[in-house]
Amino acid sequence: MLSERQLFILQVLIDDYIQHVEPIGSRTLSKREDMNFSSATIRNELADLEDLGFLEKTHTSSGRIPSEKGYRFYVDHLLSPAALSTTELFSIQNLFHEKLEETERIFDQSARILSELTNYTSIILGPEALETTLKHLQLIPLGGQQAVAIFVTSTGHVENRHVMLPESIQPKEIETLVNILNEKLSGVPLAELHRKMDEELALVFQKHLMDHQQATLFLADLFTWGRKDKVFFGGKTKMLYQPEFKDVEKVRILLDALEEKAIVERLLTSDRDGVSVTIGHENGIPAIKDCSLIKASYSFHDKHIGTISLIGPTRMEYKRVIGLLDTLSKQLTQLFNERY
Amino acid sequence: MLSERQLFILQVLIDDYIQHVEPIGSRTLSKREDMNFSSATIRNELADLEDLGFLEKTHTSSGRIPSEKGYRFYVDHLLSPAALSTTELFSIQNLFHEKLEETERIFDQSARILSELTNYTSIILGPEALETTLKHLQLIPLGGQQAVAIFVTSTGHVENRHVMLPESIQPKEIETLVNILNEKLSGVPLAELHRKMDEELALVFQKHLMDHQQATLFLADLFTWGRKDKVFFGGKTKMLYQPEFKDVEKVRILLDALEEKAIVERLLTSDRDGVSVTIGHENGIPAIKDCSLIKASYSFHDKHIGTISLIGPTRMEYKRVIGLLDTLSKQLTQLFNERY
DNA sequence: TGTTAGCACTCCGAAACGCTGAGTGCTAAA
DNA sequence: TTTAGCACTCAGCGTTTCGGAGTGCTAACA
Repeated sequence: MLSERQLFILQVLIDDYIQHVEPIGSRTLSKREDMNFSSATIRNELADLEDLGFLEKTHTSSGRIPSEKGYRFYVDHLLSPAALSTTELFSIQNLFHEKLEETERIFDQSARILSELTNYTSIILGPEALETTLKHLQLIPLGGQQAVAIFVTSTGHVENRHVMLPESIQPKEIETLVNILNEKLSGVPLAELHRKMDEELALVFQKHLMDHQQATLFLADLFTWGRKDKVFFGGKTKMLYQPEFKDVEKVRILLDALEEKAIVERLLTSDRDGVSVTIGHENGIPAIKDCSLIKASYSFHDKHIGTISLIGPTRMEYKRVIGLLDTLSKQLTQLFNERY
Repeated sequence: MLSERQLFILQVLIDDYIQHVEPIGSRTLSKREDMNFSSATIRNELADLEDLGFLEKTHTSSGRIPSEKGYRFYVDHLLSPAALSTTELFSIQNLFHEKLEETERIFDQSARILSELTNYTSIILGPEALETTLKHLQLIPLGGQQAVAIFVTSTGHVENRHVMLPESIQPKEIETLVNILNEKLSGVPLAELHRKMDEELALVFQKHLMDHQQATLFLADLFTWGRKDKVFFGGKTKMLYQPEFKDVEKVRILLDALEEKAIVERLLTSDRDGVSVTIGHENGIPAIKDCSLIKASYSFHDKHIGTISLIGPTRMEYKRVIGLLDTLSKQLTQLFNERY
């Protein structure tokens, strides 16, 4: 049977390891505020816990890490599941209310197929990201800090989203806020809401709102919505199989860059006909300097409305890939013009 | 202006580099059948091509690799796009015919949200993979090698799929084939079609068909359909952000394992209530030995019909994650029981 | 009897070193 | 113009060295 102290040490050690992912020694533990024993004492306890199989050393003179048995014990006895945060709850509930449109499905699938066939990562820019603008915005308080944001778009689409208001904001201020937003942001493409916010509205808010910092944070969150769903990726993990990405760091940098809507738009926006190839530095974005990008746009009524693309190392299999993009983009064009 | 020989060398070098991703020296090139010059001559040409900016060295005494300018030239002048293969064409055309059902959408989204909230990879086993069985199969030749395969499932669902017949097969044989398949496979769960094929039918075909090898290959392809879409992943790349996966090789092994339907089913099938945790070796699958798996099942009429799960390093944030899975699985259960 | 201080010992990991082999540039001969 | 020969370069790999973090053990202390 484990003593109180052993339980405590085990718990602290596992918690710590889960966070920092590094072996923990007796000295580190003894330095904690709530640890009133010397490192030597702790050392003894650690040795005991190791004998019991709850801890391991990575080598003779390293600190301890939890063993599988340790985790097992932790999960079974030391754990009180954390309650869900309100954001988490909201996300889950929203799941079932969102609708995915037929066109979105096609892009999603296209992205998958494209990367499946080529073994490169594919990026597709859906049409709305370029076209649809915000028409009207409303914010309906639900009591407490909760509220619903309602977005009406130029296409008549209505979307709503649960949000958390910043603590410090006054009802009066919410009104001001929404007014400013509507005035400044109606007509702005959804995709640009976020940027616009950052660049142009920060100053305005400083004038009109008490706690503009909190408000800015809140709005940044609010407009992550604009980013939603109009960019479709396929095969993000394909890059791992390219030898030039054997360094995880590189993959991360690239993936992080692709998460940035601004970068993706800059990369993919194109008004050229047919397939175009961008090699290495030509794209002008440092994080993607050793990648090539091959893209083709699809059109509606002879106007380019979106782009499909593949991204891979500069030494791409250009041969295979170009034909594929060409075909797919033509199919998409055809689809749009038949359907609408 | 580049000489014929220079063009040739450039082309060969880039093609080679695209394939093997290693600097290429004069000697390697001179060894090719179609290269009738000594390494010294080639060395001179390479030096010239480098002066012109088409090639680079990674260090003073390395072989050459293409520069960005080299790729540019290659793409613009040396490239004849390869024609699409028939498979590729089919995949693209099928894109627009497949329907994604509402439930599938929910799982797909759930997987995304789950991994977004936790920063771990999520795996969701949709209900059909476990439940639905094959009722009837038909194969309709379209002329040439093309055909449509029609699957009728126990739930009355009908799906069709373009396939390519093996070259050597006779019309008569197709009939035999379909008969055997229907006899042996009706009542078999969709997810097991593939396995069943491999294990039990290979012998039968050897007896009845001329070219059973080709036929087996063809069927393997045909039944990749059974695997389709019933497993949903979210955040496959999240693992890259965990320090224990800083070695790309590890990530690959894990991801490859998760592509194996058999493994995923073995991992996720569970008849326990509530959230269960599997730590490290407990799961019994070598490729996943340093991962923990947290799963919860959802039910329909008090019967478990599917599983949602998260996979991450053994030092997972169990605390946060358990509550989440619990909530989401309950929501799914509720959804199913309300809806059907 | 439980706790603590001190000390010799262990071993990882980073930095420094040396060697090998593939590949180059240059020169001179064919 | 092409080729052979030779001295030179340097990445990559294995080896060595060394400091530091952490241990186990012993002996003194409360």
